[in-house]
Amino acid sequence: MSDSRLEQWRAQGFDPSNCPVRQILDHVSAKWPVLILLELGDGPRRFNALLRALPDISKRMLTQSLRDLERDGIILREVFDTKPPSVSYSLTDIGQGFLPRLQALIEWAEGNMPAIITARALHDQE
Amino acid sequence: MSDSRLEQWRAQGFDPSNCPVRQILDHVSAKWPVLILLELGDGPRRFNALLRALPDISKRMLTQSLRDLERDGIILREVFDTKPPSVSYSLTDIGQGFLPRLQALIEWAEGNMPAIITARALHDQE
DNA sequence: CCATTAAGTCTCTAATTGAGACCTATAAAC
DNA sequence: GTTTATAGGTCTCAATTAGAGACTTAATGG
Repeated sequence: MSDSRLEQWRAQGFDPSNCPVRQILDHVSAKWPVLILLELGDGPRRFNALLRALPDISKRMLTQSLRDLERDGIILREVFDTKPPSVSYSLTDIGQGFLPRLQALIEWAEGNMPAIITARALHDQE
Repeated sequence: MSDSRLEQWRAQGFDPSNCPVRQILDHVSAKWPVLILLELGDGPRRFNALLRALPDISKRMLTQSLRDLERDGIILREVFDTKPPSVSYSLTDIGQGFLPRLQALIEWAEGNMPAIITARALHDQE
């Protein structure tokens, strides 16, 4: 009755290490997608604006992360017929719904940072 | 006043793509750590029990993920002097506090799975 | 004695990431 | 009128990371 989620999944014939939930979390909780979604949480951004906001990302990874998020319907890609053409990325409703959960995770990490840094120091000194 | 978190971090001289929060999330939201933490959410487990619960993980990655989580004080590693010695892993208080946030993320992914699968289908057919 | 179990380590290969050159078209700068 | 910049990418190659699986040590079961 209070089986772990992992056990429930297995009972349903799911491979927990390669299930739909995992695929979604992979696209949404990885390094660059997290930063992209946080930036888009503040409003639509164009490709090069994202590049400038995330100074360490390569164009390659930015393109790939945006494609994944777009395919999952988490962000929207719009091309405007300016010269040269510009492309705008924004959160969809699905993406908007994800942000609060992400913020909760970040707040947990911020709140526990002192404890974690202490844990690391104790661990490393031995 | 309602600057994005990214902008706040930058204003404080933080590199958002390599900050303490990111390091913590990396250890906690990656593929194997997520599955390990879910399994430990159900109670302490020994090394080989985790291996069996996560059939696709290699010993190498299990060891590495456990070491990272232990160093951050998210799980506890205890060695018992049996023959052969056995090692038990369990959640610390920090780890316990993380689980509800992780569950919220998983519930979001489960709840939005139909919409995401639809989005993918629409996207791919074009 | 041969096999198995525990909790790993080690090596080698495969997959993923990152750095950065290159592309196309237009328009402003010199 | 020729170089220079901008937009939004793609492409290639090198470096990093992950995965598969053989090997270890000591003890116990058959």
